[in-house]
Amino acid sequence: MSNPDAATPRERYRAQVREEIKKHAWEQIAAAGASALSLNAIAKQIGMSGPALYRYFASRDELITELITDAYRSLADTFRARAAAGADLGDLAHTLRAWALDDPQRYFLLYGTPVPGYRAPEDTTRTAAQIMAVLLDACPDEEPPGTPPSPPSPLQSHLGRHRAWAEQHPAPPAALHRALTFWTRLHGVLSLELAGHFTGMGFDPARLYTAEAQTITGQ
Amino acid sequence: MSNPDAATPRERYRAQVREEIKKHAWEQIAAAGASALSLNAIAKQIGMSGPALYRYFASRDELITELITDAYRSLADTFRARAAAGADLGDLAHTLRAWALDDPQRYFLLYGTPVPGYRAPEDTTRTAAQIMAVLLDACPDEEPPGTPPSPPSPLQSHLGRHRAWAEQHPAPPAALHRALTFWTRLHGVLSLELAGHFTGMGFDPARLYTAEAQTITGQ
DNA sequence: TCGTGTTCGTGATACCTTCTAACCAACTTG
DNA sequence: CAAGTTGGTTAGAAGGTATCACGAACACGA
Repeated sequence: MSNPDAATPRERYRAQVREEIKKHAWEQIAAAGASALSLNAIAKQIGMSGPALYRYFASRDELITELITDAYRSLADTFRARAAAGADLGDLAHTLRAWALDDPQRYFLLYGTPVPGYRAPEDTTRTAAQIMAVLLDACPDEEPPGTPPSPPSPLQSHLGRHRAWAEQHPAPPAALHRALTFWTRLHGVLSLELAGHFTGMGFDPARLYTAEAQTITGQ
Repeated sequence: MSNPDAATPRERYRAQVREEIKKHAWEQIAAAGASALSLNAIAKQIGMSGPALYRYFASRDELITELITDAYRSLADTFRARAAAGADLGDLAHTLRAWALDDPQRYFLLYGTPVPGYRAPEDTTRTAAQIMAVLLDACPDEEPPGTPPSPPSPLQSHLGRHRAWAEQHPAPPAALHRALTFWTRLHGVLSLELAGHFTGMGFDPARLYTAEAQTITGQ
């Protein structure tokens, strides 16, 4: 995030303009998706003419990259805030859906079709890891009641041996499995819903979502 | 699909050129995604100059729409072929992953971030319904052994009452639920894997995928 | 076989886009 | 106050979609 109260007034002005550019960029993205983002149109809306924007963002890709990192931070912050308020996995599932429905194109910017040439900077991967850490923190230590005490599945022992993504976290293999499943199952329902694949099918996607969430939280 | 052996040689030639256009379009899409598809570049590759392509496709959107319907048909055909060969849900899960890995951008064209203004033609929604019908056919009549005979969940009774998408199919609510879960859970793992969200995490996405598939087939 | 009309391909053009280059004004700083 | 940095402009290159007008090739009925 650009520091709004920086030392020199020059930097303050610069941060302010950058923030206004990003504001209009988000409006365009929310309206027509990231692929329809036009630097020219943003410049016109602000009142500048075309190439002036390149004083603030080196390229269209750099602007989009910054929007992506901001979106990641937004999701991580809301997750952390909810977790700090004592949210469990079920609450976080609801939080995720609300965050996605609040701006579907922002969700697609993070978890939708990747831009072929795009390479995620180290910053965003670290934020993504923080999101997973919040999930791992929220995973209960014991299995849900009603689950027979079973030996770790082949997948869980695999996850226990290949846990580069949770190196900093002491979560047991079952928690790794549960956090991954939380992510993939909810993303499965959510992305298909946001993409409109359920429209016309008749049922309520929210019910399917909560049902999937319950398979993770253990009813 | 354009009919290659049509009546007049004029139509044969036309169908042939359309097919060649689509061939190069798929190459571009596989290389850099649908957003990077350029009619100009295709024309140059074929040896025609620019606007000539508009004799065969009214717009870039129309070309992409036809590619989407072709991709849907390809997936439906491979599903039907495997189902006719006696495939069960687990086999279909493996079929889906192979089809997606064969051309990730083709998968994203169907199930990735939607183009905001795009409206799916009736043709593709019907093909999508056929895919679901194959899944419903493959759903076993009885629950997997080990599942206690339970009353239908709230979601299942909801699906039983709102089944516009399976109007033609006599599947019970449990099968509707299972087919939807098949779709959403596998798409969840697959789309995140194809988008590269698992790279650097250390584990093998194929194991997570098969584990999720087993939660649907009942081990 | 000879018009005749449809179809196909072309170049020119309009209007977008991202992005670079050159130039000028304003501000910051020594 | 002089000098250097920064922000903004216009012009232009390169590439994209898409339309138009025109000429050539083809198909077909008389």
